[in-house]
Amino acid sequence: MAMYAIGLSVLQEEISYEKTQVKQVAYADDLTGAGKISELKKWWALVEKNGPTIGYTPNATKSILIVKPEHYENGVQLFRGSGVTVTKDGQRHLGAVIGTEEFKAKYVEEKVSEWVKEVGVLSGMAKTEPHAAYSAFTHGLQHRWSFVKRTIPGISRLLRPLEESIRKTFLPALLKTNFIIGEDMRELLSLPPRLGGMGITSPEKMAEEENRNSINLTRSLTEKIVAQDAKGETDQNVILELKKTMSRNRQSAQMESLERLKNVMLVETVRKIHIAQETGASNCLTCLPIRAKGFSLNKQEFVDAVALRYGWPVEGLPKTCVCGDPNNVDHTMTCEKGGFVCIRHDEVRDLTASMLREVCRDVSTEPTLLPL
DNA sequence: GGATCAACGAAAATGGAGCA
DNA sequence: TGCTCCATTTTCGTTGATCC
Repeated sequence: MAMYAIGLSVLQEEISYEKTQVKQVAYADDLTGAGKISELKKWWALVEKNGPTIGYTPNATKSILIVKPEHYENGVQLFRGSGVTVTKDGQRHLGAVIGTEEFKAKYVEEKVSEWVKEVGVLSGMAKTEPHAAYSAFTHGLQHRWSFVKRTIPGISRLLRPLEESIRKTFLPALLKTNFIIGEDMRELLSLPPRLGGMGITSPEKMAEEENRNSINLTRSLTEKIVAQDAKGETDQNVILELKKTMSRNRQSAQMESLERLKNVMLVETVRKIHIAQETGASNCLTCLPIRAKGFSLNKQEFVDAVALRYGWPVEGLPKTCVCGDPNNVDHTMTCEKGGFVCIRHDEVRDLTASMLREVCRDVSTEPTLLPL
C-alpha cells in the first residue's frame, strides 16, 4: 500500500489541485476527484495522459461521474465518447456510497437484504450447531456491517430489518427459547460477555454512535483532504486520546445499561449476571469452538450452558427428583441421590492428583487408609 | 522513617475476526 | 498491508500493611 502511494504521488503532482482546481484523494488504485464538471474533464484528460507512463492505466468503463440533476445534461455532453459513465443518482465507493439520499437508502437496503439472508442461513445452522453459529456471528458476521455503519450517516432506521432478523430468527434458533425475547433481554444479550451479555450487538442501536465516532476520528484527515494539504501530518497522539475517550464512553454506556437492567430484572437473573461476570465464566462463549481442542459444545450442551447462565428453565429436566423432592437446577446440584455431588468432588480430586503427578512420585487418589 | 511485599486497578500488549 | 473492535493477558504504578 505504501509503495503504491509513493508510485501514485508522481501522478498526483501532475493532476494536483493547483493545476486542475479539482480536489482529490487516492486510496490504493481508487482515485477520486471533486469539482466543477469542466475542470473534471481536464483533470480526467490529464489522468489518461500521465497515468500510463507511471503504470497507472485508468479504466474509463469502471469510472463514474456523479453530478447534481441540474448538471446532468452538461456532464453527459462533456464526457461523451470518453467511456465514463455519468449518473445523477450515486455510486458505491470504497465499500460506502456517494449520491442522493434515495440512492444511499437503496444501497443500504440491498446490503441489509443480503445480510438478512445470511442471518437466515446462520439461523438454520444454529438449529444443529448453535455453538459454531454463535461463534460465526460474534467473530465474523456482525463485523460485515461495521464498515457501512461507520461510513454512511443516518441509517439506523434502515438497519431495523436486520435487527428484527437477529431477534426473531437468529436468537430463537440459537437459544431454543420458547419465550419471546423482550427489550431488556435483548439489551442484556447485546452487552459483552465479560459484563454478563453474549456480545450479540444491535446494528440498529450502534449505527449512529459508530458513524459519529468514525467522523470524529477521521476529522483531522478530512480537513486535510478538503484543504488539499498533502504535506501536513495528523497528530497520532490526539487520535490515540480520541480512541481512549471513545473506548471509555462505550464502556461507561455499557455499565449504565447494565445498572439499568439490574434494576428492572428479577433478583435471580441479576445474581446469574453477577456470576457470569466472573473471570473465566464466559470462556465457552468467547473461545473459538475448535472440536479437536475440546472447545466445541454440542447443541444440547450449548443450549443448557446458556440456560444455566441466565437461569432459564433447562429443557428435559424431570419435574420430580428420584429422592421425591421437586426437581430444579439447584436441587440437581445438591441432591445426594444425584451424581453431581460426586462428580464435583471427583473432578477436584482428579485435577489435584494430575497436577501433583507432574512434580511428585507415588501419588494416588483416596488410597485405603491403614488401620490404626 | 525507609524498605519490602501483596493486592488492586489501569493501561498496554496480544491475538483473532472483519473490511478496504 | 493496515485499519477497526473485542476479550484476554501481561505489565506497570499506586496503596496500604508490616518489619526493622
